[in-house]
Order: sequence, then C-alpha cells, then structure tokens
Amino acid sequence: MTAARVSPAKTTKGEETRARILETALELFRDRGYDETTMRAIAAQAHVSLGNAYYYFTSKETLIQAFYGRTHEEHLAASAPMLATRHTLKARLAGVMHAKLDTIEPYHRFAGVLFKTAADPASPLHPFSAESAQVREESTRLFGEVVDGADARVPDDLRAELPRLLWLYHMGIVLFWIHDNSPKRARSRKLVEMSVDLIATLIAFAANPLMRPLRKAALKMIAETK
Amino acid sequence: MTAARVSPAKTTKGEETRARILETALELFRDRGYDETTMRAIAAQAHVSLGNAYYYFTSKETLIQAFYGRTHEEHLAASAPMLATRHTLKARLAGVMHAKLDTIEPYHRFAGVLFKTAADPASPLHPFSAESAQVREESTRLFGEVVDGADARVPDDLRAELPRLLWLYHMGIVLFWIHDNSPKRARSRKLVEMSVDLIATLIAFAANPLMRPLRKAALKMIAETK
DNA sequence: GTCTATAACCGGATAGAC
DNA sequence: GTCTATCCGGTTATAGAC
Repeated sequence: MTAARVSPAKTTKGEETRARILETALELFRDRGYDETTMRAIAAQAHVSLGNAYYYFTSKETLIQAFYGRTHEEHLAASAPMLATRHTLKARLAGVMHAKLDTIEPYHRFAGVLFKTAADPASPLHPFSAESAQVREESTRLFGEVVDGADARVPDDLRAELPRLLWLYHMGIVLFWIHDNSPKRARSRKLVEMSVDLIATLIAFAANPLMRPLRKAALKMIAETK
Repeated sequence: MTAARVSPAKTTKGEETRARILETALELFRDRGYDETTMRAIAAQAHVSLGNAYYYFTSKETLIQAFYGRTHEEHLAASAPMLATRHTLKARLAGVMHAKLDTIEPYHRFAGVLFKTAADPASPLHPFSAESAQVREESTRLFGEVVDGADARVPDDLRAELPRLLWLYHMGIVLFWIHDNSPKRARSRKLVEMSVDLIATLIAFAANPLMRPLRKAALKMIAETK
C-alpha cells in the first residue's frame, strides 16, 4: 500500500528495483544527510542509472514521501501494543507520542530537511496536501483511538474534534523535536510528559459545565480552520 | 540596520547596487514566484553580472532574509499607530495581527517557499536560528508592547511569558495564512478575530485565583521550551 | 580594500534511443 | 524498464578594475 501510492512498479522486477532504490536512498540519507546525498550516488549504489532512478521516483522529494509512509506504518505498529494495554487518556497519549519519537529518532539528522519541504504549500509533501491525505487521515484515526479507548469523560462536541487537535499537537511536538539537540532528545521527552499531563487536565476541565461557553467558543474557532 | 545585518556594501555606490539587486529580486519573486526567478534573471534585470549579485548576496536564500527584515520593519511601522490609539488587549492584538497580514499579503504567492526554508533547522532562516534572532527579538518586543500598553489585568508570571507566547501564536497564524487560498484571505482574517477573542478571554480567566494551579503548570511547561 | 565580470562546477531533472 | 546525453540554474573560483 505504501508502494501503490507513489508510481510505477507493477512487475516483480520493477518492484524489486524500486525497493532497492528506496532502501539505498534511506540508508544514505540516514548516514550522510539529505543534501549530501546526490541522486547520482543513490543510483550508483543501487546499481541503476540516474535516469532509471528518476523513472521510479520522479524527484528527490518523492523519496521523502516514501519515507513518510514508512515511518508512519512503523508508528502504527509501535502504538498498537500501547493502545491494547493502557486505559487512561494520559497513558495512551503518552505512549503514542513516545512511540512516534522512537520511530523517527534514527532520522533526526535529516528530519530538518524533511519537514522543511513539508512546510511548502506547493509541495506535495506538506501535511495538508492531497498526496499526504492518506497518511494524515490514518494518523488522525490513530489519535481517535487514543481518545475512544480511554476511560476519560469527554464532551461529545469536543470528542468530535479531538483527533484532529491531537494530530496537530503531535505535529507541534515533532517540530520541537526537530530543533531539539539535547542528549537523547531529553527535552522533547520532557515536553511530551508535561504537555500530555496538561492536555489531560484541560480535557477534564472542559467537561465542567462552567466551562461550556469557553469550550463552545474554542470549538467554533477550530471549526473555522477546517 | 537591515543592510548592516547581511554583508558588504559600505560605500554609497555599493549600497546602491545592493539595494537595486534586492528590489529587483523582491519584484521578481512577487511577480513570478521564487523558484521561477533565477539568479541570472535577477542579475540581468538589476544590470549586474551574476557574480556581482553573489558578491552582495551570498545565496538566493539570503535574499529571503533581507525580505524578512523588510516586512518586519513595515510591520513595526504599521503597528505603531494602532498601539498609540488602542487600549484594550483585544483591539491591540487584533490590530497588530491584521497589520502583519496586510504587510505580507503582496507576497502570499511566494510565502510558501519562504517558510519552507524557515522550517529547516540547518537553515540560517529558520525562526529560531541565531541569524534570525534580531528580527525575532524585535518582533517579540512588539508583542510585549501589545500587552504592556493594554488595560488588562495580567498575572506577573504570565506577563513575563506572554510576549514569547504571542510571538509563537503569530507564527501559527502566518502558517495558516500561507495555506489559505480563500478570497481576500478571509479565513485567516476570521481566524485572527476569533483567536484574538479567545486569547483575551483566556488571559482574563488566567487572572482568576482558581486558575492558579493550571496556570502554573502551563507556565512550567512553557519554561521547558526555552 | 571595494567592486565587477567571466568561466567553470555540480547536482537535480529531462529527452530520447534502445 | 533501462540507459546515455544534455539541459538548466545555484554556486564558486578567479582574475582583474577602480
């Protein structure tokens, strides 16, 4: 399904070549960084010609999109056991967030370039683009599960928006993580802990009838951003 | 002061050439977009050689940084009258935010590339880099003025953090604006209205003694992100 | 030292033959 | 589906003029 999203590769042989190029690229990205890895180097190390590499990946950026799909699936896999065993909102959200950081950690070095591209609305890679829709929706669904499987009392109007809000929150954390050069990314981990706590508290607050007007106002605003 | 930040150009003649290149570049960016504007085209239209353009601007990206400085100063200028006449937090913040959108509107077309670059931690352009420090600090100070000149009651601990928080908020709005293709950027304007309202309400809430623990927790978290 | 110009280099991308 | 040849534009090296 990851493969199907992007381009050719129907036959076994093509698929194999395609996979080889992608593996090589990710390896080189991880080891040398994105800018330092030339398409020529990828092609050479994958034993294909430059033109051939472009047959499978229409641009260097497309390789990044493949990376997205890949880490996203790893994240799903890593989250499943958490969601199966944890039942408080706090524990579930923290589990999913830490799983995310675990998944992308090996790529911290070139993550910057990654999300750089992602910020350009003209790029097919930016998180709100049509091309990213599938990953984004699946990811949002994951946060839906975080909420739905939790024993927290959540007002219905908020519950409807929460998956999208948490997805947005998770993007913010990733953005922080990108700039985080503390040992073992300790600052990002700390931020996850504290923000998850705060979010859980806020959600509990939101259930308070006194908070209804404020909650409604906030949700109305959020509806505008859809 | 904008000029001094970036590179050579001491003499009058150099300064003039430098200014001419920058004007030409911004004009071309605005009219054709960033990627479509080549350094060769900028040089030609500014009547300098390619090498000469690179003498003044060490890369195409540096031209963007100059753009930052430029719009920032325009924003300051456009905000001043607002701050002189408005006295509620809501009106002041709304004024400054709308002024921001007014200032950058002509560049909406290539704003994407702009902030694309800005998202890369390796880039000197990203908002948290040393190179951007001056603009960021001045901008933060502007939001400090928004708060200080307002008649709102703001707890001291919050007041200390508020300028930075509002700066961050303003970055979020700009990010939304970049992706906003509604006529006259109506959605962004609406979002500013609603979010400013919400922020004013939240600040009023924060002054309530009952909110103290929550406020403290939030501020503690924010302190972690410094 | 300040400024300007010309000629490469390098890597992403494309065209077109096989 | 694969290759070779080429384009194109950002960037650099370098030489010299003021």
